[in-house]
Amino acid sequence: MKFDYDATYFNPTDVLECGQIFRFEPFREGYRVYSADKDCYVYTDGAKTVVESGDSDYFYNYFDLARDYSEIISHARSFNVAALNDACEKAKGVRLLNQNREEMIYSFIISQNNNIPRIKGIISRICTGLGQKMPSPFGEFYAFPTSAALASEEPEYYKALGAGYRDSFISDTAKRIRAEGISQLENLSYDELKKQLLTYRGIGPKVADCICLFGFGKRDAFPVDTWIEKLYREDFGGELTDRKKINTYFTSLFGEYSGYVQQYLFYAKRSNL
DNA sequence: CTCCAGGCTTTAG
DNA sequence: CTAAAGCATGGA
Repeated sequence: MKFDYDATYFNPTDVLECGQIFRFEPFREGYRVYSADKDCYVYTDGAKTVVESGDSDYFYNYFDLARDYSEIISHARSFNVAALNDACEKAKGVRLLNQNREEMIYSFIISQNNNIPRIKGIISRICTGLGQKMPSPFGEFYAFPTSAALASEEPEYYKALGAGYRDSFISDTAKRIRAEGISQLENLSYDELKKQLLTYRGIGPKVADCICLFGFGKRDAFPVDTWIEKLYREDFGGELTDRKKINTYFTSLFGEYSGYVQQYLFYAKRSNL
């Protein structure tokens, strides 16, 4: 029900504020974190980070605790890129979460051309409206809705929750997943999975990369958004403007470490660490 | 007022 | 194929 871990490469603030998750909030001495229909309480004293939950196996995997992040940091430093070395130093407490697949699909559809505080609000209202109420030692909460629940509402519902023009993207995708499931998306390579995700209305290259990276563990994905574009220009001296080419530039440079590197860079840049 | 936010779909050329 | 318009919303 409770386990602790060396805090050097597991800092709750870094993990939660780096932009990969939209459902968490300050709680007691740390944070309350929600994933699908589960929740946990995570906090640190600076030396050890503690996770308390009713499902330790789930959150052990969720926080990617089987992976050695000291190896990832040292590999990232081996690229000898100044901006990346700087990001590694400031953001070394980041870990890549293994999140719920369907939750990632809807969350990142909502994220497009949007800002993180507003994304959080929209997702929170969707959970309250359509999610199942769950008991927890830390207090009741609402689960992320199933695709069936999401498919039961029309675009107007999501519009009313502030989703804007993404309203039909949510309901269309929910209806498709309710009908098809997502099992056909499992056990695919990154390239194959991305190709499949691009067939959903509302999922483009960047959103697909985020879903691959955060929902399906495809660490060779490198999402390129407005912050990465800015960083590419300012810190890598890049001249390309086409996001697809910028994506290729980074993935061919960082290979299997692309996803980790992307998070270190994104977090350090966006949070101005 | 304009500009921007973890961009995408649609339409025009 | 690439380029650009249009898109909801809210904060700076």
